[in-house]
Amino acid sequence: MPKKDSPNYKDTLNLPKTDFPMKGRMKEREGDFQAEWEQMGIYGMIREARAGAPKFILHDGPPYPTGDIHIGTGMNKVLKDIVVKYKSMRGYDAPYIPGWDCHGLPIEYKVLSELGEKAATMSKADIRRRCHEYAMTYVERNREQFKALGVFGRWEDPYLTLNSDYEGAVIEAFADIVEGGYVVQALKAVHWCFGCETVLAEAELEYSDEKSPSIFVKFPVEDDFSDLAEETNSRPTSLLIWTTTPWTLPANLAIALHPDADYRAVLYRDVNSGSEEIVILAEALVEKVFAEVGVGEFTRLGQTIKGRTLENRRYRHPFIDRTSPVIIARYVSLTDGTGCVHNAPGHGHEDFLVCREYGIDAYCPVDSRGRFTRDVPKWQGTNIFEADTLILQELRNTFSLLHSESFSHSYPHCWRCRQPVIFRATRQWFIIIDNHNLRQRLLEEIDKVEWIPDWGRTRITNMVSERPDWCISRQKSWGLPVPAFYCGSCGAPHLEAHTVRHVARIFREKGSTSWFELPAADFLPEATTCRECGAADFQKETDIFDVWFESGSSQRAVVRQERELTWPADLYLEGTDQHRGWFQLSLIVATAAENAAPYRAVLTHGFVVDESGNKMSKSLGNFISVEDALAEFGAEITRLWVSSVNFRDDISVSRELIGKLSDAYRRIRNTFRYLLGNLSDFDPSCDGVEDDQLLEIDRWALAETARLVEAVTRAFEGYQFHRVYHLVHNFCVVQMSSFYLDIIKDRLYCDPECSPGRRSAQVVLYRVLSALVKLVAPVLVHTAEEVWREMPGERESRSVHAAFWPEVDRQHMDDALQARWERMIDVRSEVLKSLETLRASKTIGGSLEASVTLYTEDEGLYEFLKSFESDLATIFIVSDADVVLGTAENAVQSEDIPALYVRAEQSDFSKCGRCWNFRRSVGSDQDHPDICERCVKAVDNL
RNA sequence: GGGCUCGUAGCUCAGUUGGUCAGAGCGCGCCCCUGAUAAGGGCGAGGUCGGUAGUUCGAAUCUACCCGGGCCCA
Repeated sequence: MPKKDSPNYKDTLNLPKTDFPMKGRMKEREGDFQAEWEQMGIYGMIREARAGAPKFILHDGPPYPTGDIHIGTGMNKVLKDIVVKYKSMRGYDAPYIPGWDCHGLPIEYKVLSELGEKAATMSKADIRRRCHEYAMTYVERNREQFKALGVFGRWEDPYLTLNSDYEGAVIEAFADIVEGGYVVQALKAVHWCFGCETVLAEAELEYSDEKSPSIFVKFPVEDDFSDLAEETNSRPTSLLIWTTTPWTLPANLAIALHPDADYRAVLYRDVNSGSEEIVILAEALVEKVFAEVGVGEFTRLGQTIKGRTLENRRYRHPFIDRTSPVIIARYVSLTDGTGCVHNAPGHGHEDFLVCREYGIDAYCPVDSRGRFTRDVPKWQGTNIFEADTLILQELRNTFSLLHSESFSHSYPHCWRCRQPVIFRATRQWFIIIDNHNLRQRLLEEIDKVEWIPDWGRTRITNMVSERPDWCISRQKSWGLPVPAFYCGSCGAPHLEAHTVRHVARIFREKGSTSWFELPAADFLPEATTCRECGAADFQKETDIFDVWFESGSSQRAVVRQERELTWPADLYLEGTDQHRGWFQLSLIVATAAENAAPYRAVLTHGFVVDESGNKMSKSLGNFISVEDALAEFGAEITRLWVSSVNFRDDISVSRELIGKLSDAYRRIRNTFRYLLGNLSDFDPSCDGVEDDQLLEIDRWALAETARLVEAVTRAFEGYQFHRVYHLVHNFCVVQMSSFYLDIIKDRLYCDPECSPGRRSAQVVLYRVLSALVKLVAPVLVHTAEEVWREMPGERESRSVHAAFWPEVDRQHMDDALQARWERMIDVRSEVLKSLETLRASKTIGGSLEASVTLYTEDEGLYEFLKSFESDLATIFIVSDADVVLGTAENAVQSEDIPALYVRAEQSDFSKCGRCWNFRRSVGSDQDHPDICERCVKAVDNL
């Protein structure tokens, strides 16, 4: 505070001045920026600015249009946007066409639940129209939220898998695959949801714990087993099986044994029948099984015999009048159960495969709604899971049940209706992965792709190596019809590439709903006849495609079909679950149809989990939606959060964690504000200073900035955005705020406005600002734009997002200079410690009240310190700093630099009323008795 | 149960091929400034690098096993 009767010198200083508000209130103002962008057509403007430049194609994986967008989906979109904005600034023409996966069970399920009973009275076409409406409603909502995150793209014309041109392209891809000979219709045991009445793909299953009955059941032998033990001729003898699915027992058509395992007949007293009986099981499991079923006394009989010896001997079903064979299978486990495996080929994948080798049918007495058919008259119409108890009772009645208990295990459930799914043998369309060496070619393509992180390659390689054939058909309404036909007279399926292409043309014109409205003849080329019987009358297939086939065809329907894109895409960027999903299925479609992978590189991120690292779900109450994040934090903070985490691992999120980023945001924002404030009177076009006129510390700041640009660029190139965040934040805090900006205050504020020293600092500030605003632009999209508008001088483009990425300023990179200043900073840190001691003893408050003397007997150090000469006081922000070769008794030895002794004391001089330095010269000027010599000159020049 | 993967201070992250590697920023505590002021500056406390056992002269860094989390599958 100036003394009462002294002039107020504050007005003679060049203090920061700016309209750039300290508080961003970005949450409220983001909308305004976005509205302006919309008005100027920012996306088109950027594209225009890069017209003719090399392309960078990031192909968007289509999310489902549903209600609340998971914060993870938001994160994914922001990551893509950061990439696209960065690549655009780097000079690429980087189009971004967002898309939505509009068909599929999730939507149909919701629509059907909303319709309730009414659905049964509606036609497929009508249900599809409702689904279409539903999808579009959410596309609309999702679009607004993605845009609100500050994501640029072709939002007004996204790709939708329900568009007829998209549909046509999918069918054309399918035609190629049919032509390639990969598509086959086959009876197979598939995952079946009887709630949704459809087959489900692996990707549509969710595993969770389920309680099932665990039962040991006796199947009486029919043939002679006396080579095991003679007693089998005289006593009731059974094969003992273990199962957790009693409802599959009516479909039992075989019992599988391991060829090399030893089997044994064991005598025990059955508590139910009260008689002595014999069961046959694997020798290795005898003790374990009898312990489990609670029978303490038992006797091993006869001798053990290898499983393969028992092949084809017959046994009787315990409650159905039929006999079936013992078969041999390598998959039989000797860790669980009895070593005798109940086989229901219609209800198990492995069962199905092994039974097929024995010519045993995939018998499936369960209908699409999970009820027993007339083949099981006793329980016809009963739901299979409800029938479990009835079957158990039947087993007890026939004395066939040795033991039962409840058993908890992981079991697959439908991802939509959450009900447990079953295996059911049905006729389905498959893409056969091993036809024409497809699997091998997939693996070769995988090898050519860059996977980031690189373990993605291992992951998808393992998956593709072992994946089963792809079941592409579904028995639902909301999807793309499988364009196959059946002969009206002989029933033979008709699927040929040229008829498929014919259908594609019609879909492009009329959309796929036409399939459900028009007769088969309208979709077939003239004169099509059945290849089997020559008839010309056909029926349409009622199955639709697995939605994954549609999204897997996006590389054809979008990357190939959109004129502004080029095939293959440069980058796919999705969560790591897509190694099984979109990455893999796109690869299969593209490789089967076009013989190449659809992407050059695949970048994956982890999953968003809660603070304690646990899965995020609505039921756990730790769920955060994009809407939540936008409402609570706004896009800018949310984006900064996205950029701050290493997304290759799982990402913890909570409101608290996102909230913490607002501190960092404010820090970065204030750094910008300070830079702008000190450039209010600066015109870069005429206030420049020659490089060789710059002060040393200013050159140091430029060197640091050059290093920053280099490091940030490297981080962006490696998609390591969290490094960008840390680099920028650290730069603002460490290099700028606490060091450089603090030190140059005196020069900026107190030196005459146009003095070389002040301009030197401003040149640096301007260059720092120009670089920094671009470095943060891909992340802090709104703030960067706000800064851009406030910057002095001409701008290279109307929006920062259309500007070019800063070049690394090699000219100012100077390792020697940086090393020299790094050493100086260490010295400074020691000085600051000494000042802290003075402060603690109330000798000084502000550091300018102090005077510092550095002592050393180390000549090297002395020369080093001496080389900074008069700058030392400025660097330490004290009023006086001297260097002495020697020691002094009241100097304190530095801990970190033992050769250094520091003496800090209160200055002997008076405080200058203008620059606040303590100077001998204060009082020497008559006109300005309160200020120092330097300030007198400055004031007089005004 | 299998494949892939993660586990460094309260938080977010650095830690090249094993040898000043136990770091940074934030947050926190205390202090200063009041000419970046719902700002700015300084000092300080904080971790047996998930655990255990090995390899090694020496491991956060290599190996094995275990614990906990995630994705995908069975």
